[in-house]
Amino acid sequence: MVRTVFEKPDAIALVAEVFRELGYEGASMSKITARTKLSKGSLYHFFPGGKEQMAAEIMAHIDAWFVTEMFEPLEGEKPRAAIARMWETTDSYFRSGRRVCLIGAFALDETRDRFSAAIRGYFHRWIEALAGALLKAGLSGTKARALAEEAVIGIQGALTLARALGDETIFGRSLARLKQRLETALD
Amino acid sequence: MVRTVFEKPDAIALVAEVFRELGYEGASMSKITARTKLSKGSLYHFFPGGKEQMAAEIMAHIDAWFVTEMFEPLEGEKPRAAIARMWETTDSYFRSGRRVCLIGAFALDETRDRFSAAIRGYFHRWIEALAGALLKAGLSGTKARALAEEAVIGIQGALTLARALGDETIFGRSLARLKQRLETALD
DNA sequence: TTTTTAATAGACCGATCAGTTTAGGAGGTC
DNA sequence: GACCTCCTAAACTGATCGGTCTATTAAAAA
Repeated sequence: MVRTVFEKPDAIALVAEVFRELGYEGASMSKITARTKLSKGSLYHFFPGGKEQMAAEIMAHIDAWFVTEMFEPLEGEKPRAAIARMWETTDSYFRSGRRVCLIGAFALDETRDRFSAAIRGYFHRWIEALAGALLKAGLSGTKARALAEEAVIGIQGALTLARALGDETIFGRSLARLKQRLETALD
Repeated sequence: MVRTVFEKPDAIALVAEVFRELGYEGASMSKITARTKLSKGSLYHFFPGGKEQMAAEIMAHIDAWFVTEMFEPLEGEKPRAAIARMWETTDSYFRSGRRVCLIGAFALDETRDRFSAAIRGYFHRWIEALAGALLKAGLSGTKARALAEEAVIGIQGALTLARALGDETIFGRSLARLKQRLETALD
């Protein structure tokens, strides 16, 4: 019998993409097994708490990635460099608009109520970290916060529109515009 | 036997709210009957094509409403008045950020693939109508289009963030900012 | 009053749902 | 080789899924 052995981090990454594409409710266990090639037994072995545990761990994993790759740099001692890098990280992570934000998608239906703290925490920290970097880079508190909020809103909106219209260039244009907006404000 | 009689438009409106709150996949027929008080028999009487027909008719209904209340005025002879009214209409329709955009939510998972033309059509027309109004109000074609796209992206992003953070004021702030942005560009 | 029409109720159907369970496979340790 | 551990496979379970269908109700039409 030929079989592939997965480790849990592999499982997390694979299942994450299924949730991202199908949403929480649309991602039945059958669809998850079919798309990941992990069996039901394996999935429950790694995630004894079931589907909800999968989603929670995936979100924690995504959050941790953002903390390392984006939030902590923004909270660090080189705000301008971190802000510049944020755009690259954002473009890369969302595959230039071809990949939706799983946490944002979970926010839109009642899935939000299962994971409200995680969802809120992720977006709150993103805005706070960016606002903090803008503040350190020289903007007033009010201006920093408004721009941070505008940037994260623009990113989420661009992901939705890019997907709705089947046009990835929308995401690229929006990132460039938002980046320019922040740079102009910092000059 | 006491029973309530609904007409189809009532059914459309009620079912729409279930889809809006639960998404397409999360809105099982049982949940729809429980939340609308329409029986399964009634639902299939009005929508013999089943769940997919419901969603399609709901989307068509929403689109028709936007055409009447927003897109056609934007396409009409008083662009500035129509743009000003668009903000009020948007705030009102989305209940100041308390109500998600059903069509936007459907765009984020594979529900999009069932209704791609309707989803694309709705956002495309919104952007085109707004860009046309901005053009007629005096902006260059390039500027008009970029601002229209920015506005619709900002609205969708603000809806997502307001819901994710459980903070409706985000939506109000974003509308005010976008409105100001367009007015500044028109001066 | 009787008939027709539109809407409602809810039992029923086969398929699928999330989760449970048992058996087995493969590598590592002793 | 025997035992242990981790992972995999897939049958099974009761509940729920979307859809079908029959009977009923109430209002409108004849």
